[in-house]
Amino acid sequence: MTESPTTGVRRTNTRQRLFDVGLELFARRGYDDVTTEEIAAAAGVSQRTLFRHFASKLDLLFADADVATDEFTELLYRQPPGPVTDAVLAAIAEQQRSLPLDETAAIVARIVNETPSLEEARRGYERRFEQTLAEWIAQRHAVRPDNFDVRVLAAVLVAARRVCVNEWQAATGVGSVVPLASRALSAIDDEALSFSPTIDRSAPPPPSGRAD
Amino acid sequence: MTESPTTGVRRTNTRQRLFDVGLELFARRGYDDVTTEEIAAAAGVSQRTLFRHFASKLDLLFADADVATDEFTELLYRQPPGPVTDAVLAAIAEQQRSLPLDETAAIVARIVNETPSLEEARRGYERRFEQTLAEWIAQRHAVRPDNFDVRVLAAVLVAARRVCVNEWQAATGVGSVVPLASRALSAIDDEALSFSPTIDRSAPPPPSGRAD
DNA sequence: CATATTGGTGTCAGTGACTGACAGACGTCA
DNA sequence: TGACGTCTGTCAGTCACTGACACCAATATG
Repeated sequence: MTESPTTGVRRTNTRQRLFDVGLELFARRGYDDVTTEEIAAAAGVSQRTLFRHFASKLDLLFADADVATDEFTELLYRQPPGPVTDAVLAAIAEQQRSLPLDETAAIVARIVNETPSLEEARRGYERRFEQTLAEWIAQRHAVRPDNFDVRVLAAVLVAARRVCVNEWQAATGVGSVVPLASRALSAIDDEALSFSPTIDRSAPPPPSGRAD
Repeated sequence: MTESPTTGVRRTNTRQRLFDVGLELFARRGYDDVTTEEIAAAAGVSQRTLFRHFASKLDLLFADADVATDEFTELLYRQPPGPVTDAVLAAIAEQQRSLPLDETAAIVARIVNETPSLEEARRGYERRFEQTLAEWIAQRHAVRPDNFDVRVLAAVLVAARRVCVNEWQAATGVGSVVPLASRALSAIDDEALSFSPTIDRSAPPPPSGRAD
């Protein structure tokens, strides 16, 4: 999931430096007004090297969010059995405890919120998270991840979480996300879903998972 | 919302021709393998003209979806009072009736589904729809569109709708979306939300709506 | 100790989306 | 006819991103 420090001390350093420098420039002058060449130069490397560490300019900005997502997923898998929404809420609460005030995340959030195109891009990045969540839900209910109900629930949970985090960060991160999340999740009734094989499909396609 | 045919016969023609040609090329060779210059040339105009009609290559692909979204919004506003989920389901059903088989939408769906980056981009495009939905919900409940509960509900509804449409289109558009939507919406309990002023905000900022 | 291998890097040339500026073509209307 | 607005082409430019090749340092191997 993350990087394996096989030999790479330099690698990690360069990557981290690029991230730090990039974030600072974005924060100061706005995402759109900073070129990848500038970031690379400020980090003392070539532009080509930047793109060896990050697949895109967006990837650089969201590198940290990706890590947080992985962490959140781990917390989910550690939750005891019970309703999905309860487990999600518990995981949110635990993550909040582990990083009560994440400077970096707050900066990224501010940058994203002041650039509409980034708000859109973030939604695109949610796709991976949604897939991960679907796998987790599917395991809990012992069904396949491409089950319709599973995908609905995953999509809906991710959307609700986004709004909560947004609201929380818009309030400059004061207080806790947990009350917000609790309120938002109350609108989601995962026990109303049956998680039985999708309707309109009398015969599920034998062992071939549809590509998503 | 849409375009006003002030003088534009040429304008509309060119735009439509660009869209048709573009879609055909995308369908045949894939979104990424078609350049905007090719589309323009195939439509008999310059690349610059293409970008005068469409803000981006993505905009060209999603031009039709945008229209469908506007139409859907209109249907929503015509629904009788009652739970939000009921109104959404009714609007989905009505739209399905009005365009039981939309060739163009099906082609776009196929193009999007075979290009992962487009699936992400589509989520970005949902932002506008979500905002529209939030305004509609806010009006129904006589609260402000930036109300937390409103935004949660809007986000969750848009997410659920996406999964339904995806599932429906993945089944090559057979049958109706309505059963899927009905099932998905059963997981959303909008009456669990109070729509009272957001918690953690004792004093709402007087008349200045926060930019979203 | 010499040599092969590997990983991080720089350089360079290129593609493709998108933009600003300017000018020409065309229709409309006074 | 002439002013005006709209649609358009051309051209030069920016910027994200990529492939190919070479370089250098550290490590492994003889």
